[in-house]
Amino acid sequence: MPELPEVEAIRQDLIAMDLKGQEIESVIAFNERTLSPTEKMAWDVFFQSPRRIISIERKGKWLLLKLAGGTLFIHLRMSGKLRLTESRRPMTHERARLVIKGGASLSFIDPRKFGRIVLIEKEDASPSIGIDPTEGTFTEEALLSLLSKGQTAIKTWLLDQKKISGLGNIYVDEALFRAGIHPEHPVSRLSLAKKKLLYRSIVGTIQEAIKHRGTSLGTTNQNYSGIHKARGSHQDHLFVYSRQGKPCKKCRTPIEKVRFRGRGTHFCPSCQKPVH
DNA sequence: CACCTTTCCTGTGCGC
DNA sequence: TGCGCACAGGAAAGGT
Ligand SMILES: [Zn+2]
Repeated sequence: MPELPEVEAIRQDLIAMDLKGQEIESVIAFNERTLSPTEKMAWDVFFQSPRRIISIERKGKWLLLKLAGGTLFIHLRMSGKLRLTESRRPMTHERARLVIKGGASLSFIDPRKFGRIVLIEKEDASPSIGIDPTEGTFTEEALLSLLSKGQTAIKTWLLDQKKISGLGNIYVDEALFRAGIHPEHPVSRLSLAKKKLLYRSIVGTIQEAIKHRGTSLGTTNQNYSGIHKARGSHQDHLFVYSRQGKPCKKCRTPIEKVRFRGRGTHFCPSCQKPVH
């Protein structure tokens, strides 16, 4: 599932293939709920003439194609992928496509239909997205300040994209392991030392995962891969996620998996003691 | 406002 | 080999 590092890998792929500077002629929907607004008219009006791609950015898990006069906010959710195609025929599970001037298209492949492509013409209508941990403004002080208002379990808090953006289930479990914090630990009861360690754990986890071009679990193509189908390698560096029953890489205790607020939650019961 | 639950979706993998 | 079902989970929407 694409989280911050996977979306960053896709962004780098798009930049490497010189998408920036090219023009989008139209956007076609194959699944009516994938595009927002859902009305075809709004898209046809916006793309009455081609729109040049000014920049390719990312905030949290959102991929941003900044166009002249508006921005496409692309969210891959669980099963979304982008593929470059020359064919006119829709691909399997293709939910939408961006038609690029010159004949190529960027296909939005999304079996589970949770992904979205959102057209925003006015900047103040942009989705509200919390601070991204790769931004320079994400400092230790910034995290401490945000955490000071937290009243819920740390895992729940970290998954809230309006607080910090980009961490999903994999990287939250990984960051909490590195910090030695139990996922259900209340934010309000974290020591200052643990909060500072959490800061370094979040930044370290994300930096390493970006370096590895994300996590590609499983062997089927249902899982994450970049625009050229290349898989990431961070799955070989996971401490807890999907490692239930296997020995902790720090202390050899078997990793546990529980269900917490509807999420599979992986942790080492010895390195991440619950609050007593 | 802060937090919690439900809902949306379909391919995969398991038990029988 | 096939059937039924739990599971995967991000975020919007609605409730407390
Ligand atoms: Zn351990």
